[in-house]
Amino acid sequence: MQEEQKENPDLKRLILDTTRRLLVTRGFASLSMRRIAREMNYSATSIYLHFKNKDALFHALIEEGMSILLRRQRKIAKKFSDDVLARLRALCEGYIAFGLECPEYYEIMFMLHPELSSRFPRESFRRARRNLDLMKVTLDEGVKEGVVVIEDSHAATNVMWASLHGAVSILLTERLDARIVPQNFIESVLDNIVRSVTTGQLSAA
Amino acid sequence: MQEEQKENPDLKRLILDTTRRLLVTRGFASLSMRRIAREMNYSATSIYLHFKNKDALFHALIEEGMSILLRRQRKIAKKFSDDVLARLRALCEGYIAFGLECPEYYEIMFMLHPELSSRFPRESFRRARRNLDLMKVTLDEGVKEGVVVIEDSHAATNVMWASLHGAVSILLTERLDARIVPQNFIESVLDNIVRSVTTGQLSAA
Amino acid sequence: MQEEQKENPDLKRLILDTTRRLLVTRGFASLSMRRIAREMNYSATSIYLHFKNKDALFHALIEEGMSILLRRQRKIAKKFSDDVLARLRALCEGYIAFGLECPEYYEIMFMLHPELSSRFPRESFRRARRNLDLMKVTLDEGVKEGVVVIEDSHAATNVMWASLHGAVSILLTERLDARIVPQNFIESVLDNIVRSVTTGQLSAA
Amino acid sequence: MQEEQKENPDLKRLILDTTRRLLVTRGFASLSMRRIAREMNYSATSIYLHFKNKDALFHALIEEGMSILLRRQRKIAKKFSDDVLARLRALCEGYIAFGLECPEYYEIMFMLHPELSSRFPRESFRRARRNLDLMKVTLDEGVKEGVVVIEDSHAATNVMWASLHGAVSILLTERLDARIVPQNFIESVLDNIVRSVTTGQLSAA
DNA sequence: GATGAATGAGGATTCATTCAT
DNA sequence: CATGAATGAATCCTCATTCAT
Repeated sequence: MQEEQKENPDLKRLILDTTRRLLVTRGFASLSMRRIAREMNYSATSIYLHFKNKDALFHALIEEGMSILLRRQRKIAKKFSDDVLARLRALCEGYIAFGLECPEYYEIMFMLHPELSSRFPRESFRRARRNLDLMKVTLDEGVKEGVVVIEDSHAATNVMWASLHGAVSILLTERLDARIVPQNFIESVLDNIVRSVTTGQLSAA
Repeated sequence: MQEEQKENPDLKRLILDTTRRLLVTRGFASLSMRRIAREMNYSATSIYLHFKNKDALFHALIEEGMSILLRRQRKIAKKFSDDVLARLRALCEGYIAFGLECPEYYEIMFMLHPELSSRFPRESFRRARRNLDLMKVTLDEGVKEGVVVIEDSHAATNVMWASLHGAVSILLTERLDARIVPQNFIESVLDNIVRSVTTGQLSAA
Repeated sequence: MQEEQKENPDLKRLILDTTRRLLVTRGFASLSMRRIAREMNYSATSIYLHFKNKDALFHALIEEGMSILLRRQRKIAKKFSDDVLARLRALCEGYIAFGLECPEYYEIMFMLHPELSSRFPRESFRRARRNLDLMKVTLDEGVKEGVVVIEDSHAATNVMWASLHGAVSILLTERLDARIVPQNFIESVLDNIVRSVTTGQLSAA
Repeated sequence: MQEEQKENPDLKRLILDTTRRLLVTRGFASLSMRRIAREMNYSATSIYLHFKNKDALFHALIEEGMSILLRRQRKIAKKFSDDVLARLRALCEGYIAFGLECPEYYEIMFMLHPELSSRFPRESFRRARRNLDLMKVTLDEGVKEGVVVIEDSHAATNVMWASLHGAVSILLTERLDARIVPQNFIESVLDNIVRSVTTGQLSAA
């Protein structure tokens, strides 16, 4: 006579964390329910007590990642609420930082093959856009204040995102030229972004 | 005078082409030796006559992709040998075009998880850098001619690459905002890149 | 005065009913304790409070089916107590009706593989014979009255049963020729049975 | 460059025979690919070299059973080509004999739950009707010769089939009253059938 | 040069069941 | 009375690979 109620939240947490860890160490491709279970010293069956199937587990992870990123970015936006350009840079920096600090989230949130990600509720991915909205709003504010010179804030946001996502991807897939210091690379990317929206460079785009 | 390659080159070609086709149609995840063989109307064992194992097959494909991209880019560089800025833009455009026209190559060349790509000879990936060198050389020329204003051409090349790779990745994983026209997005990215190296914007990076 | 049955009879009832429903909608093969529980909005463990195991649950269902069939047939026999031939036909008709109206009971009572049914107490199945006894008694009465002409009522009953069971089985497994109207088929079978015992046809068997 | 060709026919035969054996001893429900493999001392994978999946294996078995029955019945029909009534009885006898001698075939051909059998090509089951056609043709001949008195040979055939199928089912599921000698039971059923079509009993059906 | 035979390991998932609470 | 936690064994099926021919 029971409605479904939350079971042992510790195990659920353990499953999610173990999955995240394996995502980093072994990669998405070689991740299996059995392996997660083995890593936890639990039976594979136990996972199904908390997640309907593999997709549901991944979806939960994606949801979680989306929330974390959004929370982080909102915090940053608030912190720099009175300085548009500082906020813009901080948001970009925060995006990259999230990718590097939480590669497992980043991978399933932004790097999954569409054939895979299409199995997850569109809703989750719509939430991803809210991060970009934080940037767009900032750009719009900047335009109003006169410190940002762009034509189309929507387009500009996506161009910015391309830079950010490219940087994170190159770093996560370990394809950055060994002679380049990652931190310098990141800063160059950030500088590039900020300047591109302050110098009127994109205005004719 | 090479001895090691006495096998039927037609079948080898067929294997590579079939694999590429399957990569596009079915995706990386569901690609298997059996499936390749079935698709070719050959026995699975036949593949092993030409490739030691699955990794070797993939490595051959990566090698091939690297060569194709390099050939394309060299052709472009030659075509615009007398106009530095046009060449730079064309190279960037060519990079994106390659990614969109040959997603199967691009994916295994640049988007594979490091756990996977680590199984392939580093040599292959070093070759990837030769593409970037074409850009770097162009930047250097531009600096000499005075039409490009940057501080460190090596760093600038990688920042450019971040933009390009980000754009291709977003498009291939189908994550571009539906309200944005892909072609416009690409052109914005290209504009952004060219201007960032011509306006002295990166000079203080 | 029975001690062994102190459990919530409502839940027990719910379990049995849910099981029957699932038998009809999903079929025997895909019936599981978990599924029953899910369908009831109860935990799977709850079933074990009322039934030792899956076999016990099934056995209870078989028992129940046997009782229902017997009750139905007794009612029919009583209704036609004064007309032997009408009673015979009504009993046969009732048997088929039971099979078609309660396929879930019929299936586990009469169509289970012996490897499965052997796990259930023989006692249950002996009870099945009491239905046939109703028919046999009717035949015997008919013989005494002179309206039925057979040699061995015991044998004749089983021959009749073969027809009835065959008809029900063909209908339940949906193997009747599509060009035949089920109701006509049933009536033909009933006619055939009644005549075979009234025309002396079986007398030399 | 090979079209699909028949592989090791011995193993294929072994798989089919082992499956049949297990069907008899363990029943349809508890039959699994693993068990078949174990029983053969082969790996489960080997089965998939010869059958696409479990359904395909069963379908092959059904096809085989249909062929065998049809061949048997045609042989019988030929043997008694000049005596209609003898042929009719022999066909009925042959049907029952097939069921008892090849219970594994009979089970999957005629006793499977429709939910299961619906997964197999309708074509197979259409062939089942050809057996009945042999009987119908015989009835028609009998009518022409004046030795058979029925109204609708199509309907009569199905009524006959109900008797036959019922008898086989009762015997195979081991539900025949222990006090009845199976052979007598069978003969009673056969007698009943033959007489029902010779005495004009069904004429008003 | 190409294939058929064969397999062990592993994939996701479902099952009946136990046990402490 | 009822449940959540947990599991070992089983389900079908796919995989990369080897080896004798």
